[in-house]
This record gives sequence, C-alpha cells and structure tokens, in this order.
Amino acid sequence: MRDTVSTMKRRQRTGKGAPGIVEVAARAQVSPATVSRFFNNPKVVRPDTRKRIQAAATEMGYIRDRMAGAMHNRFSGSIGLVVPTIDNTIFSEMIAAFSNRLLEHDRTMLVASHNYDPTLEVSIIRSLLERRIDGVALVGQDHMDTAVDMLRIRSVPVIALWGYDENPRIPFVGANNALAGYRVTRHVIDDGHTNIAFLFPDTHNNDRARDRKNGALKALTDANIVSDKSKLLTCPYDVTESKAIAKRILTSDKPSAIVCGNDVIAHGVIYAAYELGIHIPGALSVAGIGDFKGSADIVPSLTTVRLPAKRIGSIAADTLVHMSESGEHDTVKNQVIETELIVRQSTGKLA
Amino acid sequence: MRDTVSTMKRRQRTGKGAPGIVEVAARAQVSPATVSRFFNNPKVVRPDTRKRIQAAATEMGYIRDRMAGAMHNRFSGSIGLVVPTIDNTIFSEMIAAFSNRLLEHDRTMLVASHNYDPTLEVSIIRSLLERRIDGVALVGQDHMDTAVDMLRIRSVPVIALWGYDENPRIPFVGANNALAGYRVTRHVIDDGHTNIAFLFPDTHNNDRARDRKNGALKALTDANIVSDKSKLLTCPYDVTESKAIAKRILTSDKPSAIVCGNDVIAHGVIYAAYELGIHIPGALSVAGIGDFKGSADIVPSLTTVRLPAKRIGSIAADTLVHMSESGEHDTVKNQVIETELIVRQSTGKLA
DNA sequence: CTGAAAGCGCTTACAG
DNA sequence: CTGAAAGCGCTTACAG
Repeated sequence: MRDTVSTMKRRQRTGKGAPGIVEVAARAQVSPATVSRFFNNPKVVRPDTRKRIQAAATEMGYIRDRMAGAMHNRFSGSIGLVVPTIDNTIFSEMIAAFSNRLLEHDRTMLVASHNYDPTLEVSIIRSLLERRIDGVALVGQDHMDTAVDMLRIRSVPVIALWGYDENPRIPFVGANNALAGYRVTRHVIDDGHTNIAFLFPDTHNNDRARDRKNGALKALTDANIVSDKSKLLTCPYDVTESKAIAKRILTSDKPSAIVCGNDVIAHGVIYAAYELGIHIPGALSVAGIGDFKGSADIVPSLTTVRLPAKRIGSIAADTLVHMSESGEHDTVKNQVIETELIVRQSTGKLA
Repeated sequence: MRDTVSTMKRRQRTGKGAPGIVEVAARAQVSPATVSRFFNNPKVVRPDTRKRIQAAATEMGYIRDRMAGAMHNRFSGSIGLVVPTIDNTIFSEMIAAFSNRLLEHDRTMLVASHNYDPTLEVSIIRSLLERRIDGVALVGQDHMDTAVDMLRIRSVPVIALWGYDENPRIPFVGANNALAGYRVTRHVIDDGHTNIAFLFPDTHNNDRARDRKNGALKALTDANIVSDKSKLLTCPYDVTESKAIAKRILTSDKPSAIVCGNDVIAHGVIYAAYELGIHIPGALSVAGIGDFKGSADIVPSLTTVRLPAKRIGSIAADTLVHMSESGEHDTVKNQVIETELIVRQSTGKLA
C-alpha cells in the first residue's frame, strides 16, 4: 500500500516547499526549457514571456539548483581557496578580499586549511574536486605532484598565491619574497647594524619563508657580514612564541636589530622588548615583512615591507574567474605584485 | 560530418581525463550500481568485488562527483558559514575552527561575509541555497525575515553563532554577551573607577554588541554611576580607528578607565595611551571583551572576558553536521558557552 | 522565440 | 550480493 516512487519524490519536494523549474514553468505557462533559458540567457526570451516567468519565480520563491545545472555545463559556480591557515592575519586579509571579489562575480568560495601538511592539502583538493570547483588558488609552489596532477587532468584552473618563481609550475599572483627579505635586511644594515638576529618560520613546505630568508641572508653576504648560525632562529607565525623567543635572545645574545619573517613575529618581538625595558629603536631595531593591518598602529610603528595581501586576493579571484570562463588556462601570465619598503619608527641608526 | 552528441560528450570527458563511475565499473567488471554502492556503503559489497573496484578507481584516478550524487540524496556535503567579516580576529579564529572541524566530518565549508548588510546577507544565503548546502551558520539573531524563511522552507539546518537570547528564533551556540559586558565593567568599577569611557561598535544589526553595551551600562546603573552620553562612543572593530578615537578622548575627557566592545578596540586604546605617554594601569585602565589571540601577549597584557571563539566554531560545525544527518532540526538545544573574566595587567585600582 | 526530448553522472528501489 | 532501469533538476542541440 505504498506510494509509487514518483509520487513519493514529488511529495517530498513539495513537502519541502521548494518549487523546481517545472513548477515555475507550469505557473508561467511555458516549458521548463524556456524557464531555464530565462535564467541563463534572458535575452533569448521574449520580453513578456520573461515577465511571466519572473513573476512566477518570485511568487513561488524559486531558487535555482546550480548543482543540477552544473551537470551540463560543468560549472558549479564555486571556487576553492586552499591556505596553510585561516586565522593568521597573513591569510585572513587575503581570504576576505578573495571572497568579496568572488561575490561580485556571483561565485562562492570554498576555503580549507592544511596547516602546512602537503598530504592534507591533497585530500582537500580531492574534496574540492568532488564538488566540481571551477578553479583553485593554492598558496606558494610547494605542493605534492598528486595535487597538481589531479587538477591538471581535470583542466581545473589553478593559481599559486604569494610565491614568486622564475619558472613556476603553476602560474602565480605573488611578490618577490626574496627581494622583500633582502630589502628590510639591507635597510637595517644601512642603519649601521651588524649584530642582527633573524626570526623566520620553518621553511619546510613554505617557499615564501624560504625566499625571504634567503633574501635576508644574501643582504648579509653582500654587505660582507658573517652570518652567525646562532642568530638565525626558527619561529612560527605566532605572537606568543615570537615574544618568548625574542625575550630569550634579548637577554643573552643581545643583537642590536631583529629582522622577522613577518609582521606577526615582529609584534611579538616588540612586546618582548617592552617587557624587558629595551627601547625601540634606541637600543633595538625591529623589522617585519608584510605590512599587516595594525603594523602602522603599534607603538613604535613597524618598519616592514609592504606585500599587499588584499590585492593578491582580488587579482587571484579575478584571474580564476576569467580562466574558468575563457578556458584559457595555459596562457595566463604570472602577475608580479610590487613590494615596497616602509620605514617607520621601529628601526633606527645605530648610535 | 559531425559526431553524434553522445560521442562528443564522451570524448570531451575522456579528453578531460576524468573517468566516471561507468568507466570504473567497466574496468572492475561490475555494474555502475555496484561501484556506487562501494563508495556509499562499502559493507554491502562483497570483499573481493570491493577490492577490484578499489583497484580500478585508484588506477584510473577516479574522483566522485558529489554534485551528481547530491541530486538524489539531497546532500551536497558543503556547509555554509555567513559572517559579517572574515579578516577580523573576532571571526577568523572561529572560521578556522569551524573549517577544521568540518574537514574531520568530510564536509567542506562555504564562507562569505556581508559586512553587516542584511540585504547582502540575504543574497549570500540564496547563493548558498543554490549550491544545496546541507546547513548554515549565521552570526547572531539579527537577520531579515526573508533570510530565515528561505532556509526554513527548504528545511536547511540553521544555527546562530555568538548571540545569546532567552527566546531565540534560531537555535544558537553562543555566550551571554550582556553578562560579559556587565562583568568587565563591574570589575573596573570594583577597582574604584567612576569616570569610565566606553568604546563600542555600532549596534545596528549587531545584537552581540548591543547586548554587551547594555550589560556594561547596567553595571553602571547598578553601581549608581550616572552614565554620561559623551563618554559612550561608537567605534568600529578596527585598531586604527580605536587608536584615533582613544587619543581624542584621552586628551580631552580624560577618563580613568576605558571599557571596549572587544579586544581589537582595546589594542588600539593601549597604543593610544603609549603614544600619549599615559601609563597603564597607573593612570588608565583598559579592558576588552573576547580574549583574542595576542591579548595575553600585548604589554600590558589585556584584562578581558574570555569568549571562546574556537569552541563556538567547533561546536557549531558538529551541531550542523548532526542536524543534517539526523534530520532533527527542531529539537536542537541552545548551547550556552560560559564566559570568564580574565584580569591581567591593563586594569588596576584607582590610586 | 519556444517546446520536446535526450542527457549530465550518479543513486536507489526493485527484482533477482 | 548484484544488475537493469528509472529518476534527481536542470540544460541544450534540434526542430519548428
């Protein structure tokens, strides 16, 4: 005594109160095909037919099912963004810009973080692929081959953020991190410092950090300063940790300047100096990389290299949308974002 | 001389190198139905058949198409998170926790921000609905009726974050913001302060801020302190702005304490005091709400109310997944997250 | 400009 | 435990 399948299904959907294209078509007295056309390419529908469909759709509260549509035209309308971490200022500004720009293109964003674990990154990409994403932005060029291959095989547009590479495997929107590292360090050297400590994150699976560090060390070499291994410290992107590490070196090694892998680390160093009563920049110069929100406001304001996260995010979104619409995946040019040294109050000449 | 449609389609897919369930089935010498079962409910497939399918799928690099699957079982495997802003610490920690927890449940996260614009929020929700999300988390209880209705009609599980309400329209995972506001203010009053300034964000479309502010003012009333309108200032969640506003009031009104709507605002106030050479807490007490990452590290460390963003994010993710799996949308209990006053160095007794 | 029909890649009763 | 077949809600040549 059960309902037939088709009756059950219809009842279920009706029960859910969500009308489909068929119901809208019935109400507007047209075929489902015409309703579909109305939503995808209104121009091909006659104005008064258009009006009827619009009215029916609005009255019934119709919402398109893009998943059903995606089965034909292969476009889900979602674009993926895979980052190491979401809640770190480094990336959250970029994520926000990326998301906002996608919204303007009528796309939604799928984000996930892998916490610098390349294997996790692979499963995230797989999971995004299962959802038929129209494109993906990854951070940097350090990825497992599997990851890149899965995307290439499916011709999903990919773009690498932040990183810079002469000969990249993935087209990028990024800045020359080596140059950024070189510039801040050079600035500190120009101020007369030779006893410089470096706080950089683990460069494993992180080409941005690697480039910055190499750039920094090159500035040292170019200035004929012998770099002391003990002054080259590993420090995560975390204020608490950088503060602790800075307190340790400031009470032992006593460098006259500290160059940090990014602004978050530099903030921690500034706090450490406060607590120890070390005057900045009188007794210690501190420099970061990134120019995050807040770096101009901290006291003393932070000398850093501007690396516009928001621009990277917006440009990446535009580029991916364009790639997916045009199908031109291979002709995409790398987009180099210029960096700029910003000298503020946290660095100064050595007395 | 053109190919038939079916040939073209097949070629196109093959050209893209992405095998479907049919190709996997052929290779494993089973029917597509069995391959489908293997992925959805492996147990019903005989072990050796299972092995053959697994092998075929791996060799061919098969990736499921969840969109196609979602047409039947109505589950896309994606859950939405709609926040006012993404790059503000208030939310980015929560987003990260939400995302990480969803990943454990094999779900992906769609995020978007509406920047406190309820109309934009409606279009975001519509856009999420078009992607057949399995659930949505919104922030607070201030939403347009359209938004709530669209979700209810489609029986999509919804949860409100952060907010607290005796009688909420949407079940929530949140904290008692009024109590949080009351507590910090009370603490400052207990320290002997009566000349207190308040820096709170615009409470329009922001029930969390509204509750906190009301709680703060209630503490004032309870202590028989007359609140002076001129000391109740509106300030966005932005260090630069709060620093500027704080500098202004610290050079004119000269309150002995400033209570802030959240920790970001408080950070700006601390920087303002630095620049003006005002000692904290000797000459000025500063308190925040939230206990963000970094609030324990800033010097002086910030007195605040702990409002665990990460826990809210994780619990919300768990709850939404559970709701969508169980179909129990209406029996969900509100989950109150306890708050805790954390007294640090930025507040002190009035001399 | 519009409709009928086939099809997108899966899932799921139904029948072995 | 497995297969054949119908169907999910749309889109798109094809034919008017």
